[in-house]
Amino acid sequence: MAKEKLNFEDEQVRHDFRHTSSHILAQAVKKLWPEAKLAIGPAIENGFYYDFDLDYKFSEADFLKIQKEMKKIISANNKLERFELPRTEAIQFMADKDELYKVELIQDLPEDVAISFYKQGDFVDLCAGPHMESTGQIKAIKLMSVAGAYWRGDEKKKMLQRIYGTSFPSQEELDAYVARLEEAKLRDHRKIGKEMDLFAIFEEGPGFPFFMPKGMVIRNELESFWRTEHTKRGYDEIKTPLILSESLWHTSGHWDHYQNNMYFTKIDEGDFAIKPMNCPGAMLAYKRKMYSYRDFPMRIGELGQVHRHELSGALHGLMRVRTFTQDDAHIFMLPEQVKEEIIGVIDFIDFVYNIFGFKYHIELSTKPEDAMGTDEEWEIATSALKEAMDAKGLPYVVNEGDGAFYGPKLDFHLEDSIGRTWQCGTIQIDSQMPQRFDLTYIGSDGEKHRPIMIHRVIFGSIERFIGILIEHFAGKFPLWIAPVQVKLLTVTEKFSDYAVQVEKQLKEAGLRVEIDIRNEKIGYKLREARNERVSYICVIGEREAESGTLTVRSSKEGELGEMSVEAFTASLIEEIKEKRC
RNA sequence: GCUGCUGUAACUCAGGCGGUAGAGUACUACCUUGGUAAGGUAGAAGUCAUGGGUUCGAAUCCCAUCAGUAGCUCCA
Repeated sequence: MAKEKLNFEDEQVRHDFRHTSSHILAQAVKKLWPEAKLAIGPAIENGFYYDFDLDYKFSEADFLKIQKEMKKIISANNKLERFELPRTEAIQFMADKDELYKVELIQDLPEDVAISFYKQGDFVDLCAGPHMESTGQIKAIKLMSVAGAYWRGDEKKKMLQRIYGTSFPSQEELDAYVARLEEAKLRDHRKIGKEMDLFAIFEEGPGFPFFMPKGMVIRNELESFWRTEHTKRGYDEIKTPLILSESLWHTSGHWDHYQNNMYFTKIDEGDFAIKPMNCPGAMLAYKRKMYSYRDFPMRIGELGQVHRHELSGALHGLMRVRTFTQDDAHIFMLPEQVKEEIIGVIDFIDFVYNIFGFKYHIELSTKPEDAMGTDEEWEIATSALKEAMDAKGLPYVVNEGDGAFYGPKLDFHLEDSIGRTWQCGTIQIDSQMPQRFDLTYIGSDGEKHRPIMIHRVIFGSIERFIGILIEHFAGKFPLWIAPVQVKLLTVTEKFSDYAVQVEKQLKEAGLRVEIDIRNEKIGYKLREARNERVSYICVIGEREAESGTLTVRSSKEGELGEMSVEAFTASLIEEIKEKRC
């Protein structure tokens, strides 16, 4: 039989390949630790894993041993043979092997499904398949890490040990993948954030990031951009307090649905809470006066700092923190305005993400178990989101039961350096807060009516968005948000006067400039400036001082040669204005 | 929060099956005036995360706590 080359680009092929790899891992582990109980072992995005229940704790030191065993299985080149058993026999078969997790899995399979097994050598696993033809097709395999994972993803169930691995049709492809991972680690926003001195998180404040001067530049640029774009789109801005009476949170429903994530405090004898969301404050702001239907749609923005008690193990640099600023807005409207408003926000988010060249995907999250409101209210809100998406013709995935407790949402997800996605933008229809706070407006009929409210963010959280920006650009930011846009380096101290004069000129043009006139060699200063990821490095020596020029090097394009200070300034101002990436 | 791993100078890390610490970078001083990724010499700098325990003696072994980290769970 002629050997066909694997088309590893094909998702199904990749899936089968990794799935078979996971069976090889399971077989190897059973060989070395026969008492290990098998749970599940699927293929995932960049590899596979298998969950085991075993008293012995795996460590990465065991990987060599396991991999050796896996290579033996691969060399044996066993065929993967499929067979089916009737339900009772299937259960008995696994019960005889003392594989209780498998028994549970079979019991939960629907009645009408064939129960299939795959056999390779002396190893048999419950599996729907499909698989590769034989173990020998897996040419390169590597175990990556070991971690705990709950049985069936339920934190109330037992924690198993999960071994992650990856595999490829050739060693070269595996090596390239590992190299890419190493490369991606260099873009980690926690590493770059420290190197560029953008932000810091101290032991005294787990999950509470400090922004340093250079990080504040990025933050302030984003906020100023945010304000400009919101003003253009008819938004007003408010600011509501961080601490409000506990009674407010009873009214809003947060007391019943969000208490575990909130921080509380006392003022005099009164009980207060630190806001985890901005909506209740915005409700109070709305209620301060009467509105006419003519006031709608009314768009009220707020850069609101919230505090949420996230589990310690969930914290992650700027991506997952315990205090963050939401670039929030609440839009109050009439029923007939809903679709247009949602589309307006979708377009707004798309506009902002495109400026940075971000790829994103959208998820629609529906009613969760712990929800307020009736099924009918949820249905209306959910279909409004769907309609808007369909009108735009945008693809989305449905995330059943993942909505906020007060309404369904469209989430916009961005990718980090290693391909994990983070929810950033979100559009949520909230039919609960307007009811609970008894919001009204006077309609054309002169009667009171309930407004519809959507709650939305564009960046999501400024902190998380900055984290994504850092990883996306690996610290080489678009000029308009770059903390240091220009750094002037003198060849010797003789040219300090000229450098200071250029610095003044550039500053007057509104550029963020640093100057390095230290008594150091140019190579040394240059290396330092490059490590700082300065956008433009200008060398100043005899040539430049005499002709009134700069020799420019761009962090993205390399050497640009010599140019006049005026031409350099003009080109930078243009680049900033266009928000070029 | 759960499971595993980690915590040594400002940073990156070495050391460690017990005898109170080391490198490079950064910092300070001096020498060097050098054209596109590290010039030289010297100096200062650490309650080895914190609290207990074992021991004549703990950075090293044990326990707890705190923090970080990879996943899980949960979420912007």
